[in-house]
Amino acid sequence: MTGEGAESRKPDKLPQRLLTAATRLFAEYGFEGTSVQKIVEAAGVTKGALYHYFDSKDDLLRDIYGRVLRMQAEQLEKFATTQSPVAERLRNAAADVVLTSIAHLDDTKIFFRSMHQLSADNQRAVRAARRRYHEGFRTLIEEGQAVGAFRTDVPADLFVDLFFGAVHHLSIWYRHDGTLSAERIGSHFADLLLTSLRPTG
Amino acid sequence: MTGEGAESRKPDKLPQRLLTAATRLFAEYGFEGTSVQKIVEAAGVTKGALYHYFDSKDDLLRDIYGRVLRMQAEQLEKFATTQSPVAERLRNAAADVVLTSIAHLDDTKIFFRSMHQLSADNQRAVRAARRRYHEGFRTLIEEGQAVGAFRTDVPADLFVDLFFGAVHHLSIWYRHDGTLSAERIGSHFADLLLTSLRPTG
Amino acid sequence: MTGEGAESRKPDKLPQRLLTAATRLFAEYGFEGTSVQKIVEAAGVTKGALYHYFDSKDDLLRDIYGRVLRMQAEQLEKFATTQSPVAERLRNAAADVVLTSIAHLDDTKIFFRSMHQLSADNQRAVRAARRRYHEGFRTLIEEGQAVGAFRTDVPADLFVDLFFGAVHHLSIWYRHDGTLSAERIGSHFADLLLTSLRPTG
Amino acid sequence: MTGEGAESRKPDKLPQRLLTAATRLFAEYGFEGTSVQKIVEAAGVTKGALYHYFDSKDDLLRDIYGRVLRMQAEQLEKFATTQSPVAERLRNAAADVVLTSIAHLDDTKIFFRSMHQLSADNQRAVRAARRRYHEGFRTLIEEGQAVGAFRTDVPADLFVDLFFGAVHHLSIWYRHDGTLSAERIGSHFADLLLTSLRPTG
DNA sequence: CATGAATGAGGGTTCATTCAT
DNA sequence: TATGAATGAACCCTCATTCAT
Repeated sequence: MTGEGAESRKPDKLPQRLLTAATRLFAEYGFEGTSVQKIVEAAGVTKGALYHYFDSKDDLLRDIYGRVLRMQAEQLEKFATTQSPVAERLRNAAADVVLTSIAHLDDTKIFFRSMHQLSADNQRAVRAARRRYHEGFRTLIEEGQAVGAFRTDVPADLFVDLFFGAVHHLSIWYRHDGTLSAERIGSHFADLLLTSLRPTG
Repeated sequence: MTGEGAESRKPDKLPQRLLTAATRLFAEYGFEGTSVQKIVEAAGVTKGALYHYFDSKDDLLRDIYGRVLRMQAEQLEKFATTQSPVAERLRNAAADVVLTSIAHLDDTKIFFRSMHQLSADNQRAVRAARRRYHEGFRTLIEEGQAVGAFRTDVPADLFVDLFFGAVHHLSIWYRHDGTLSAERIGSHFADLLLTSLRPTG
Repeated sequence: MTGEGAESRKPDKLPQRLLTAATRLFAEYGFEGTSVQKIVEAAGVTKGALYHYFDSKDDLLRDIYGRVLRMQAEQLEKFATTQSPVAERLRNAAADVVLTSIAHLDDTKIFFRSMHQLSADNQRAVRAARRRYHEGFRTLIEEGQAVGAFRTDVPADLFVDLFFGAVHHLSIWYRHDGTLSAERIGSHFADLLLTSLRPTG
Repeated sequence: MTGEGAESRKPDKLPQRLLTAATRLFAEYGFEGTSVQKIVEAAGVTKGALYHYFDSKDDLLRDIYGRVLRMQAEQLEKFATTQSPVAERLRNAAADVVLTSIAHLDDTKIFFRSMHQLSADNQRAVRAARRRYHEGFRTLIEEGQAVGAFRTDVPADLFVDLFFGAVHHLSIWYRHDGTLSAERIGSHFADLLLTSLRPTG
């Protein structure tokens, strides 16, 4: 419909444009540091237009979280359910998490920084989804522990927290103009995770 | 340090009490989510008193960052400059980072979540101090790589980012009433860091 | 009343449906407390439809007032112009006012509560019509005073104000599920009016 | 009350000034028709000053209702508890209600027109206070009925509703520059009430 | 006839900060 | 040293109304 060719002005429908603008601004200035006025200016409309599509500023954030959670679940599904050995599945999934997190760095930033701005209900929902997501990884690790591929003297949970801590942290230090490509970081992180999982002695 | 007169009446001097209250509230509700009114109420004084000691709300945050950075530097100094082998020094320093971060969980929370609320100048200063702190760890790792104690096929920076990402993340998932003690987590994290640093066959 | 074509599809024509919805909502939430959005939702259409038939939200209110005033005038005409003695005519008219006001309680509520929302012009017009209406009653009373049926030591106006004050107040305290029927209240109120009009010894 | 002499600027403390301004504006334009901006302009301050003393716009209204209810209760107490015969006590109380309602015509206007703007809780409280107040009058009437001074074929409640309806209505038609003095109206209304209460044949 | 996206003005409220005391 | 009244700017949100379709 848009054809991304010559006609430039309205590449997206307004709700999408508003979400895009909000995502960028929330990532840069934080949720509370971003006024609705700034968002609508970035989208080139007035406040009324935003409130025509979204119930509130919180609603925007909710939608962003929903989008991220959906994407995370889809990606995990894709990598965790192949037929490869568990170590390989985990490595691929982990590398992909890094890649995807860097590809959507603004989402990643928002995800970890703005959770507490959600309503109590939405926070619960997001936490639950997040937990399921983490459990997807933990299950892989426990599977590897069960078959003797991974060490068992460290709780699987700790590996998950360690790894996702590192992923989260990407949104703080990663620069798109840096020297390390997303692929290399993903590869290294996945490698370090697998290394640290190797059975002891 | 101030010592002027007989320090007596209150359990803490007022500036200290205000900083303590602010720290707790910033950690719980975020910087923007905490009003000056709430801080002075928590400290049992009125706004005028706060503005007598601090130039602005930002000034409070700056002081909190200053306190944290000072403590981090001191702790690192303590563990990095012993005579032990580099692996042991790194392990001890890493474990201590975890312990200290958990002991001052509110500080840790604020540190990573509120950086962007600082003025540009203060942000630069904090980032510089943080970089020096990280470089202290990187130097240890590079020292280990130089003497063949650590693998060299992964940039030292990545280990640092991975580890501090995990430490940062602690402030999100760690619960004081959880099943894992701070010591065990510190030990495990340090162990995993060292394991992943082991030279590859 | 309009008759243009075959009136069929909807139980009521749209303008009528909108007025009905507006009346109910204005009575329940007040004019300012009722958004145009709520009205069109209640009528099952969209805003464009309302603005096709009505110039503005105020226009709706004007129409409601017009409808009420027309009805009041008609009812008064009906009861005041019979051939009965003046006391009986007044009693009947008064009882009917109560009955009609209760039958259209929403109208009554709106009538007294929302006058000041009308434009200055419309307010003037409504007040004038209202004055004519009251004068109809006052004329009856003065007629009774002239023929010696009613006391003359109290200005006729005061009886009118007293009585219509009571009628107005109905919209505040009357409950359709209460113990007193509209008929009994009308009968009592008319009775009390007549009693208080009885010539003093 | 203000002294309207030389010293003009600040005859009252700010909270009182704000309440006075709000009362006048609410009476003239209604609660919803009066913006906070208008109130503070009338009081010669800024919004922040208002919110320093009042929690919300509703809080202003609550205070106004509180003031009115307190005054009503005091006045009733004063007139209902004397040693005179019940008819005289009722007459005096009724005449005073009219006088007081006219003296505080803005309060009277607001009282009846803005009840539904209060929070559910406050509404309940106001209604309860109002009911107690009405019951004070009803009790007088029932006392008169019990001793044979008043007719019994009409429920006491109806007299109360009739009378207070008329009082309420005062706020709609009474003009301070009109021909009837408040005293005469009070006297007449009280007289009509007593007349209509006289035992039948 | 009717839709619904979008406007623009204004609503109530919060809050960091100042300043006379 | 500390108070608390008051400011002023910004905030999120609502809503009557318009207009291209």
